[in-house]
Amino acid sequence: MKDQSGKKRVNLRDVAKAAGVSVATVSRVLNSPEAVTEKTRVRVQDVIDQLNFVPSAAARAINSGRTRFVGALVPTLDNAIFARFLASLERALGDRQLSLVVATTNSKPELEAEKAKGLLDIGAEGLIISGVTHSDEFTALIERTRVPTIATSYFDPTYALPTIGYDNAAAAQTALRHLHELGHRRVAVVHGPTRNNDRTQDRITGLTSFGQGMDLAWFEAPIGLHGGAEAARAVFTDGRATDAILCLSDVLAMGVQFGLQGQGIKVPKDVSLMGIDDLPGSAVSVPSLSTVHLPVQRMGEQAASALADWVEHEKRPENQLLEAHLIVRASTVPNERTQ
Amino acid sequence: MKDQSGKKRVNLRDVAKAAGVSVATVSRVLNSPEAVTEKTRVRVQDVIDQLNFVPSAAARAINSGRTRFVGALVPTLDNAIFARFLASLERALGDRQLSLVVATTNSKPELEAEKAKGLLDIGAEGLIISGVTHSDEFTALIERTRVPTIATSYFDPTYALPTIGYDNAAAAQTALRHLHELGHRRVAVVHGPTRNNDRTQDRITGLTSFGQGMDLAWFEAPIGLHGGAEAARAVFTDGRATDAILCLSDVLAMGVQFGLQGQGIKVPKDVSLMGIDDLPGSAVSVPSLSTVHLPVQRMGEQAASALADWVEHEKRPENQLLEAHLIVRASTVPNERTQ
DNA sequence: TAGGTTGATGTAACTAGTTACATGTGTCAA
DNA sequence: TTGACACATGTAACTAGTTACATCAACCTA
Repeated sequence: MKDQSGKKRVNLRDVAKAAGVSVATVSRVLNSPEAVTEKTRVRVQDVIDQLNFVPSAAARAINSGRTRFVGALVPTLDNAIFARFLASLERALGDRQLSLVVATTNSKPELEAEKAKGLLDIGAEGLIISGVTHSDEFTALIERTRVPTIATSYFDPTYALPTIGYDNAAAAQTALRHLHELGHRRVAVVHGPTRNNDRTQDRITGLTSFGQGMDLAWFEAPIGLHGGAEAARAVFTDGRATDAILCLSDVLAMGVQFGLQGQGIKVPKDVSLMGIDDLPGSAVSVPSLSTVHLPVQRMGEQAASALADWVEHEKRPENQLLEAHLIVRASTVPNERTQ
Repeated sequence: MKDQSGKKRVNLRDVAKAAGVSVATVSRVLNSPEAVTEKTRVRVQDVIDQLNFVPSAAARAINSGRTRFVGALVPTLDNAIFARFLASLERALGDRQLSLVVATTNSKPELEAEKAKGLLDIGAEGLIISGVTHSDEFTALIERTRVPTIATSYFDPTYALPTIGYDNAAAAQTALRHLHELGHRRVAVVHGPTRNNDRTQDRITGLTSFGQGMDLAWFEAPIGLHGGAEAARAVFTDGRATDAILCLSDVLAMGVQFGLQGQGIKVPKDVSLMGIDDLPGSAVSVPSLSTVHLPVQRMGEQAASALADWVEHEKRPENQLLEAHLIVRASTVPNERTQ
């Protein structure tokens, strides 16, 4: 009781029969046409066109052992930083004839394990994941299946899987150092959810250790312009004096900027503002946003070529540390008070 | 000369042999464990775990005829509107046990055809595309393979494929009508590239026909904050008086806002500003942005369920018109001059 | 105790391709 | 004319699963 609908799709045997040749010849017409006489090739091709024959990807895959696609698990698509990363990843994978299956995890470890299972079930040859904190179930799955998997947005050579990314603690410190050098001591830090997010956790840890002797106040907000705007209100409603606001992502910083604008607080006159990410829009906002550039495009390219090599030549990639660097724009100025 | 590496992956026959059962029993343990005795199930499962057996997705697919994934072709991931659409699409497909392969076309028809071919080659069961303007090569491919394909972000019941989307001309007119009702007559229209983009073309056509008697000036800019900011400069450098700026996407509008801010031009006091899209951030910007809400989330859900039905039950979906509606916020005010 | 029913398991034929090897044909040189 | 060789094509065995059908044992009933 296979296909109720009667007319099953035409296969290579149907074509062979209709063209009066063997299955091997049809296969050759498809894969090495130069090995077939002009005459038969044309005849077979005609039949293929007539019958609308489309070779089955699955049957091909079963022979080659290749499905030619990999999966990427990202927390969300709603943050431009991931969208940019995926865009770059997709392009670079495409150059290597690999397609990209996207799955979002909403930063939920159980969802991640489930989606990863789904990706492997449909035949993903490799995985790209974010960070190094994952559920036991997920870790066990990767170990058991031994599927090539690269952790990104994070650098940690001691991790069980290869990591390709930046040092989040250092990136955050770079930002805070900049503020410190400008004379800012009382800094409000606006960050996204820390739960299940080791990138954010690392940035916070980095700030905590660098910020000894500084006056850091912490504000958690959902990532997005809205979260940033809310946080801007929170920063100034508790009455505490603030020299600068450091946002652990550019989207939050832009949201904060809007929030401040709504309160009539001027950047950078009244308060300096920094982000981390360096989204393309950050150079355009008014005032333009000082930030720390995270090389997500290069990360996408590196991850793509590393994963492709691993998948195709069983070459486990090296860990790669990508440099994040400071970008000084108009949103940060020296602290007048301490001049 | 198949697998040079020697140790080929373990398959179901290996497991059967090691467990001392038949292949059918192993298959049953995997797919209908209730049909197998507790004792043999445990034994087989043990062997599976021991040997790290992972069933081949391709072999499964060859039998079921299902690969359980579909492809989406979008112009870019760098515009939040597509990222949001894909996020919603991915979630809704996931509910139906389908995965999503993402391919970006950069609005290049040749790339679209090539990527579509790639998606079908790896076994995509269906496709989601943007708009109704496509290369002949692409159209021929869809026709030949008869792969379920839905065109989105566009509504046109006369199109060869089912369309699920909004009326782009009407959406643009909704925006312009709002400006007109506020007394604005001299309107600068900032739009993205029209080449190979029927959504933008339709919006422009809609504006042209509605805007008879109004004074419309056209500015093309690459989509993004940067493009918007540049356009804002262009609008006011040619010396022409302008009551309002209508941007055919919210990202452009936000960019325009930054551009105006840089020139010291105030929204909405000096000029009214509108977008189209209704991105989540548009409500947060200062001033908050009047716009036309495009229901991309619902579009994702509808497209997902329609495509799933088509793929699974060969039920070709109906065309669906999704309503776009006006959102009035702070960036548009009545024209003082005409009061 | 024979016959029927149920439930678990095995055998082998499927799915749709690729490909090693066998075969056949034609050309050319000896 | 015959053998050598190249080249095109065919046969059948692979790839790794699923599943219809056959088999067999255990249990229950008559």
